[in-house]
Amino acid sequence: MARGKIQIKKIENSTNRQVTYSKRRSGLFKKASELSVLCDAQVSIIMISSTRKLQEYISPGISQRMGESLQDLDLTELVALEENLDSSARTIRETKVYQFPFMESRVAVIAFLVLSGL
Amino acid sequence: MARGKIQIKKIENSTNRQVTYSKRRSGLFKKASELSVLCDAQVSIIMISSTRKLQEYISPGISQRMGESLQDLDLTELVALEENLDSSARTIRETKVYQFPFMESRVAVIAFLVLSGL
DNA sequence: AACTATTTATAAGA
DNA sequence: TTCTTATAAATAGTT
Repeated sequence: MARGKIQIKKIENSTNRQVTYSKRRSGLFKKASELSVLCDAQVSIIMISSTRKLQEYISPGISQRMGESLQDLDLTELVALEENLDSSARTIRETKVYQFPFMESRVAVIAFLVLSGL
Repeated sequence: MARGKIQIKKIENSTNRQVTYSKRRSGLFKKASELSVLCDAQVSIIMISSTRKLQEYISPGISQRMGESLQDLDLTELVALEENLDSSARTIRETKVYQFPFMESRVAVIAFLVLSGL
């Protein structure tokens, strides 16, 4: 049988889907790693599988601070920024919020904030 | 000359670096797109080039709400969650904050919060 | 997990 | 810079 070419649509067999997920996730992370080195770029990948397992790739250039609590300075500062926004010369250029829809009640939120002029 | 094989190290020539960045970014996003469809997964990629240009890929399954202000409900709710954390049965399983180091004073912050038990 | 027939990605060159 | 193509890399189906 021909090997290699496939249709890009959901793999219904869950075993095959999981195998493909594992192979391609590995491939994707490798590509991301190569890109970040070759092009001196910062790359962040966050993936959630159909079984709701979360995995991520963060290029070395990004300082990774794991396990910080919501009480940490970063969020506090973020809120302070929000409160002082009007009285500040700083402006928000872009604010984006993504939600993973299958997670109830904002179980997962990615808030990606790009502020300019700071 | 041989075409195809290269060393994975920073491309010093900036023109070549830019060309490779563009090609590989395109390839990475395509792979992410295929993976999300084939495996029914959610994928988010955020990249910042050496020229500090930001680009991203968000798989279709993720509801994308662009341009919301910091005053929006999501962040407010997030803060409310934080305040009520102790008196709630809800717990934080994982909280991660990434920073792109070359951006001063938290110009860019990715706050990726995975809360459980909601 | 490992093996290949194919397909796909892509580094150089035009 | 867009197009081409030689080569390397990824990977689907198989064992």
